[in-house]
Amino acid sequence: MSRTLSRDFYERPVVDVARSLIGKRLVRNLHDDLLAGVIIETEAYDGEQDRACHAHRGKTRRNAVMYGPPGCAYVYFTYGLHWLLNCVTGAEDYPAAVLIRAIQPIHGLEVISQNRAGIAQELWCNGPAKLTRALAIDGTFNGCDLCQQNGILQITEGITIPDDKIQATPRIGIGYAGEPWISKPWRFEAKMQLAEVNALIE
DNA sequence: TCTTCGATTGTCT
DNA sequence: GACAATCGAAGAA
Repeated sequence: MSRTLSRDFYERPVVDVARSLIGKRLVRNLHDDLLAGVIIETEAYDGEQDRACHAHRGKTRRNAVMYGPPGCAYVYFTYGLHWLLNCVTGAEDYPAAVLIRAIQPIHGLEVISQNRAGIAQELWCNGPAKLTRALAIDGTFNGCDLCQQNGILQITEGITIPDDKIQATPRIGIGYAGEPWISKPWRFEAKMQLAEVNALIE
């Protein structure tokens, strides 16, 4: 298996981390099964001044993990039924995180298909709450360390996606935040056909 | 304690 | 394209 990303990777400005997470592998150790996918879409949320960030009103019990060390998972519950996965970035005590919005499943497809029963394969993990369902990630992962080799959840080196294939656009679903936050191009997406992504995966 | 609403998804029209 | 589902966090009272 490829190398687990070190804490240094996450201890950088959140927008840089969000961009460089594209192409990395999200790996989930589930009992005897290994589930994995290549990250193809992320969003950055940057500190208390960012009105779209959960930390914009200061530290609360919900967002406390964002104030912790980088390289940890921030998992929260929303809309009464969805879990969303983020990774904490930047220095400790600075609340910033990257939302993982979509992955391309590459390993453990049988288990993933069970978790996403009755749904077409291309729709298994193409949304932030879809991939948590597919990889069986819930609130018990909040605060877990993503830098642990063989941990239950980690992010490892993946494939190299050419710069010109990574598109930056405004973030989704944050209309309440107002400008300039709505227009910040802090959503990153690999603009490639899935076949091209698959071709890069050994 | 009460009210509002969300970093979404799936279904129905 | 519109909207219900569903519940806990956060803010107001």
